[in-house]
Amino acid sequence: MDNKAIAGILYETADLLEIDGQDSFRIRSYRNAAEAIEALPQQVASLIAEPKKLLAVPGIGKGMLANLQHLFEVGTVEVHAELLKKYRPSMLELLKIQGLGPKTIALIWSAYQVCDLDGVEALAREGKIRTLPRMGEKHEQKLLKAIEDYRRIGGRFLLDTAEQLAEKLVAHLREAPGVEKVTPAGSLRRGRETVGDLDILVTGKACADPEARQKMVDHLLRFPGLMEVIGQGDNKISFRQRNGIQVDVRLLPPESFGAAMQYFTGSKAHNVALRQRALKMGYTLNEYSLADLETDKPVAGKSEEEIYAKLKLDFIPPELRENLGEIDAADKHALPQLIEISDIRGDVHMHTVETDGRNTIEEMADAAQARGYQYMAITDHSKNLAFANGLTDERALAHIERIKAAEKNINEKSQHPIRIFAGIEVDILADGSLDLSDSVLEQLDIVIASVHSHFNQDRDAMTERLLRAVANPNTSLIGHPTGRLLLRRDAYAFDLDAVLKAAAKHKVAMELNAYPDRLDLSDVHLRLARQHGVKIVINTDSHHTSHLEKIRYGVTQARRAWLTKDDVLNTLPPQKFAQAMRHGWLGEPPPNS
DNA sequence: GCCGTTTTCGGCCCGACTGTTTTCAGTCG
Repeated sequence: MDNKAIAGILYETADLLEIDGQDSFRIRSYRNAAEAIEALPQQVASLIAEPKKLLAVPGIGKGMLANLQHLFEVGTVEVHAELLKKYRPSMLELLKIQGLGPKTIALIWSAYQVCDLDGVEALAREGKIRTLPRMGEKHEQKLLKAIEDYRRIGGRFLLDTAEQLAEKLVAHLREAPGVEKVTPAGSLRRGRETVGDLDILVTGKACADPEARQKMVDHLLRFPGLMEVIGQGDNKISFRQRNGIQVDVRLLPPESFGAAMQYFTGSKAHNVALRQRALKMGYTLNEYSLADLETDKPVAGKSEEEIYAKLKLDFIPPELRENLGEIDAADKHALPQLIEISDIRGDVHMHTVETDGRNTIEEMADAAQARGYQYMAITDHSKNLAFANGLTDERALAHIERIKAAEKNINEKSQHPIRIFAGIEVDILADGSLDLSDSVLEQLDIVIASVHSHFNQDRDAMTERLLRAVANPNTSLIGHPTGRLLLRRDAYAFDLDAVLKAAAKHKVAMELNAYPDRLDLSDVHLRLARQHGVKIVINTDSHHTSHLEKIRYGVTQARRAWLTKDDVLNTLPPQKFAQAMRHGWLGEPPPNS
């Protein structure tokens, strides 16, 4: 049982406790423990024999440890199992319906013993919800609408989808009269791999007087793609876009803009911890200001910087605000110097028309030069990927020559020479061998080994397969190591810890595939890789020149994992990078070569 | 259920919006 599965059970337990009407602090502790386990680089399974290490994790105490031990001995968490006897698992799905919370679900259950989506929908259609206490016709209509929305949309969106919408909306709002500052907040600003909804903050004259405000709101509501307004108050307008994303626009006085940015950027856990610190220091923190606890007088609020400074903390970049030690580090001036997009000197995973890419070597090189890269690599597929027209040994050799010729041509004409490495994305076959001959692989500058088939192997077989690929002396890095596709396909089952150990030993790097539906390795896995001393290469896996810019999503995930420039190999100058790809990242040839 | 510069009990972050209420409960973020 992996950490994600364990966290899932604890989240469910919290939801069920809530429906059961139990103490809210007990409920929160289950959620806190779930969050802590989700973010834990080590597997709980591997720590279960060492209770002290588990107890050292903030959010896990004696009770939670007992729960975990019971889970590994018996296979269940006791409270969870008991609550599931009392209630029904389908209630958990009902919680995902907008506006339907634990109290209402419990109310419907006690009145009708109904607790599934279809049943609740039927009750609403029959007009039986409005007869319940505190319910009414409007509640009933909203409920029907929310069920319909849920069935149609399902929830979260890829980071790039959310970001593109946010950019358009920010530009649109900037055109409104009386608007001075507009910025996205929320999980988008923290760079989470998927985003549930958008939080956009606005300040300026338009937020102060009612007439200006109305004009601004009128302008906002003309935003293209806006489908329906969900709620509208003095400080907040919520609406839904046609693609299903919910947007909350908040109107703020300028003196509160920083406090609001801090507050609405979150995460919730970071904010809770920050507020506790504020209280200890004699302040109270909310979305309007940091204020003196006694006098209620604001001491900071215009900018985030002044709030963190007043709390005697170094500024914490949004990507780190997950309450995973960043407050402590900021207190001790020990925050890492996070990698920046400008540190990236080359992108070394891209495809061309030779296999399943859309552009030529020359076009990809042009695009890479336009980004100011010092190097790049062409890494087309190998023959196992037949539908992508993957390369055979012979074609791969010819392709190497073409890449070298293209490099020469381009650099003769160009004022900004670019090193074009000849690479390959070679399939890791089911048995762990690579899809091309050693004699061909040896001639390449970069060998990315990736799994593209037999995703359903059992865990041991998949682990062996990857270990064998890592041990292959030609392998430079493992491409999209877990194989997940966000919102579509889970990672294949394997022992990442063992693979990382082997990668550290063989000095094989791991890819951080920056393509927004992969982001593989994830932030949590990147932290684990770093602990193992494994180096990372951030790549786009571009199949078109327009994909190269997606590198920034990878950099964002790297930042979320606390990575610095030194953890990422494609921040190195070309020569050192090339050595790292052929001989491991110390740049020294292995003793036997 | 967790946690400790208020340490083994007694706290635990805070405000906006909505609908059905006339003073507030539920939900959300």
